[in-house]
Amino acid sequence: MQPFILIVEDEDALATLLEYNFEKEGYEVAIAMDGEEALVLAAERTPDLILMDWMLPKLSGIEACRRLRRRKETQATPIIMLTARADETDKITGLDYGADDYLVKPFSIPELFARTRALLRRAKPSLLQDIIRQGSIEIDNKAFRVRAGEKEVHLGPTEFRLLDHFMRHPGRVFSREQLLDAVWGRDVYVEARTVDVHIGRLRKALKKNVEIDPIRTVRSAGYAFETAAA
Amino acid sequence: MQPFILIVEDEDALATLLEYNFEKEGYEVAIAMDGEEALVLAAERTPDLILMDWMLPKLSGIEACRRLRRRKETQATPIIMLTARADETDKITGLDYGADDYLVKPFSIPELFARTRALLRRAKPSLLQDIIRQGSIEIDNKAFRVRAGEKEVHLGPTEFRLLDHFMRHPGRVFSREQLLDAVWGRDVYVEARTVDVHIGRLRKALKKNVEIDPIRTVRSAGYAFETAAA
DNA sequence: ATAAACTGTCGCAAAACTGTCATAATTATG
DNA sequence: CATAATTATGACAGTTTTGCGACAGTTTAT
Repeated sequence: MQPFILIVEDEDALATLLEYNFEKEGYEVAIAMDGEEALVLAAERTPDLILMDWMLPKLSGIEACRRLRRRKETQATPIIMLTARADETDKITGLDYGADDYLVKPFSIPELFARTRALLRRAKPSLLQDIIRQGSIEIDNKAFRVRAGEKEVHLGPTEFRLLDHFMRHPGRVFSREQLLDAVWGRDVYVEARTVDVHIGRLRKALKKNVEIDPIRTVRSAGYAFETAAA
Repeated sequence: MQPFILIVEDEDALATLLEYNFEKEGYEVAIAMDGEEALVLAAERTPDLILMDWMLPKLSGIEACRRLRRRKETQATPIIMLTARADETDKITGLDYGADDYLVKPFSIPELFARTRALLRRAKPSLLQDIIRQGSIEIDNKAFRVRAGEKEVHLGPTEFRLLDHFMRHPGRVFSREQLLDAVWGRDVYVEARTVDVHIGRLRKALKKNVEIDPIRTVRSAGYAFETAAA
């Protein structure tokens, strides 16, 4: 899955520029125009990283930052602050508002990427990892390949994304609805039972190579991916 | 194989920026935060080129440079010095500390790349080789020739650039849009499906000599170049 | 100027993939 | 053990995506 970044920026031009660049780089992006909206969006879906302007209408970046830190979900979420003037940086570096890094405008996009990657690497290495291994199964996001045991497994796009999602969150149980959200995407109307079918297809494709079924059915709850540790 | 670059820089922001850019350019990168660490890392794996800050904690860049020159493995390794102020350059150019080139901060990334390439071309031309081989296919950028198996293959300019791009990033899947960006060039308005046609032409041209099709179609994602490693 | 080579688009056919349903199989529960 | 609930799976029709021949407009070579 692609890293999900929340951009909090009231200046329209900059917000659009950032959105464009991050999407091009393969991130998923949401934009909030002020601090309040940021809190709402962050609550809807926990971002993997937050990019926040220091000066914001309604709720300043500092305050938004504080509140995000109070919530359990966003307690450890990396936050990069954007400040307009260099003399503000003292305040950020000096007082700890909970930001993990900051950039002074104007900044270069590559540098922003570099910092973003650095923070994500620290906080969520799996998001940047292209190859994930669990037991005898290996999924490569860069090359879009899956290996199980020795041979290569061919998966359709949906099964691929499904397996990818599972392998990034091993052990965790997902309801059909959660899987639809994560794998099919939000706002897609698809029958919940359809998940069963794709789980079945994924199992069948994997079974050709590996004897053990890595997907555990959790009755009346959903499915989970388990490494051999049964 | 990709050139391996050792970056010795104590300023975090700059180190990250450099790492990001070099990795993106296809280099392998290691980072040392001070002179001592640099010596250790260079001993572990001999770099193809070293990028070193002039001012460093523990062991200055000059001293680190000297010691590297004393070792057999790194005796001829190109070193680029980074200096903060212009007036330091006299010392570097005047006295010979063994650096091969230097750059005054702030410098532009493209210029750094240019110098890097220049030094690598001199020291290790094979790393910048214009001839790339993958399996039974060989592409020569300098001479604009392609061989597959025994015979030579004639490709149109677009197919040539396409194959070149693929062979520089074997295994990786590129979307049609990415290919348009990389092969046709940015801001060129061309239908995405046109990529299919050229992929087809490239395949046909290669098929005349090699039975195996090195280009893999990844449904709903794009195409990738694969060596015979099935 | 003419021929040859190359490009980008279209459109149709083939292939791959999807979602849904009906039915079988499995698992809880009293 | 019978019944209800839940999940597995084969079949299938509909959709999406890709392969590729055809073609007209451009560029390049002679």
